[in-house]
Amino acid sequence: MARPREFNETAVLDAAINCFWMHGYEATSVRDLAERMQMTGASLYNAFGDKRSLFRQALERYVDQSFGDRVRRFELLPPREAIGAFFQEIIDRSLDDKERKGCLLVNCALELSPHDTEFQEIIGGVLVRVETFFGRCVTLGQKDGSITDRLPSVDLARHLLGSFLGIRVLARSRPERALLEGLISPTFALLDNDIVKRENYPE
Amino acid sequence: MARPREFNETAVLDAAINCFWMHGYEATSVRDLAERMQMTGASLYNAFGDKRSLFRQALERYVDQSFGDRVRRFELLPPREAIGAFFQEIIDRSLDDKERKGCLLVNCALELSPHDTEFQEIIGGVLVRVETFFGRCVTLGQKDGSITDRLPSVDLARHLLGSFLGIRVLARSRPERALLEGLISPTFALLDNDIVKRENYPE
DNA sequence: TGCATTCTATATCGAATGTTCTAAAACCTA
DNA sequence: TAGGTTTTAGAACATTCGATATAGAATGCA
Repeated sequence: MARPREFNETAVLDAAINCFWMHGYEATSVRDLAERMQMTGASLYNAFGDKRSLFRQALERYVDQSFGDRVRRFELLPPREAIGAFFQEIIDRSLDDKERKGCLLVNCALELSPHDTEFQEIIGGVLVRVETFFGRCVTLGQKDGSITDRLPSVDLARHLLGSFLGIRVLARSRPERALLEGLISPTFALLDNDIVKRENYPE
Repeated sequence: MARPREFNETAVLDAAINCFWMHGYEATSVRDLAERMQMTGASLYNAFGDKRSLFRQALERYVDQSFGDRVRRFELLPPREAIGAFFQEIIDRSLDDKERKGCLLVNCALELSPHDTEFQEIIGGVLVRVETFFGRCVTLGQKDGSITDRLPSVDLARHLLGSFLGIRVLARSRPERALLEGLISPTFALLDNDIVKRENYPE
C-alpha cells in the first residue's frame, strides 16, 4: 500500500543498542545513532519516535536478548549448575568484552535519573526477574540437596543478585579474571556448604 | 596584591559534587553548576579550569570525604566489627538517601568511558584501596579468630568489594532494607563461620 | 497509468552546549 | 592615591543538541 522500509528493523535496533551500550544515553547523540544505524534522522524519528523512545525499545530488546535468553537456557539445567553457568557466562562475557561496555542494563541503572519513573520501573522489574530466577534455582537446589539449606533461600537469592551486580561494576574498571572469580568463589563455597578447611584449622 | 575571591572554595566544590552526584557528568551543564555554586561561568572557569577538570576535583574531594573518612574511622575498630560497621553504614546511607543519588564513585565508574584513561585510573585506584581495606580487616580477623580462615583472605576481600558494589547498585533501583540486609547476611554468616542450621537439617 | 500512502533526503529550526571575550570592580602594595 | 593584579559580571562565541518541515522518491491498489 506504500513505500516499504529500506532497513531491517531489528538490525538497526541492534546498532542503536551498541551506541547506547558504548557511550551511555546522554553521551549518545541522535546524529551518532543515525550514522551507525545507517539511516537519516528523519527516518529514525519516523520509525522509532524520539531519542528516549528509541532508547526504551533498544533496552527492551537488549534485556530480552541477553538476560531473557540466558534464563531460558539455564533454567533447564539442574539448579546448582544453572547458577554456576550463569556466573561463568557473566565473567567470560565481561572478560571477552574488549570495549568494556559492561551490561547495558546495569549501566543505565546508574546513569538514568532515579526520578525517571518509567525507566526505573523497567530496570527494577528486570532486577526482580533476576532475583526470582536465582530464588527458583536456590529453592530447587535446597530440595534436591545440591544447595545448602542452612540459610534462607530468599537471602541467598538476594546475595546472588548482589554478586551479579558487583561483578558487572567491577569488571568495568578492573576486568581481571582472578579478581572476578575470587569474588564469586566464597559464594560458591557457601552454596555448596563446602567451606575449605585449612590444615591448621582447629576442628 | 589583587582582588580576593568572593566564594568559599570547598563550599562551592561541595555544591559541584552535589550537581554531578545528582545528575551524572554528562547531564550536568556548566550553567547548572554555576547556578548551584552561586558564581558566574567565567569565575568557575577561572577557578577550576574546564568542566572536566572541575569534575576531577569534585570527585577527588568526594572520595576523600566519603571513603577516606570511613576508612580512617573504621580501621581503629576490631577487624570483624570494622567490616560490619562499614556495611551497616553503606546500607543506612543508601536508605537515608532520599534523592537516591547512590555513590558518586560507583555512578561514574559506569558512566565514564572505559577508554578515558585518566578517570579510569582514579576509579580503579579507589577500588583497589577498598579491596585493600577489606583485605587488611580479613587478615587481621583471621589472626585473632574473629573471621573464618577456611577461605583465603584475598578471596574474601574481593567478595566484600563485590558485595559493596552490588549494594550500591541495587539500592539505586530498589532501596529496601530487607533486600540489602538479606543480600549481605550470607556474607556475614560466611565470615563468622556461623552457618545457621535449620531445624530439619541432617547433621 | 494515476492515486494514496509511506518512506527517504536535505535543510533547517530554536534552544542548549562548553567556552571565551570585554570591561568593570575590588583588592594589595607602593 | 596610583599602579598592578585578580576576580567578577554579562554578553557573546561557534558548535552541537534534539527535533521538524518540506519536498521528492518508491511502492501497492485502483
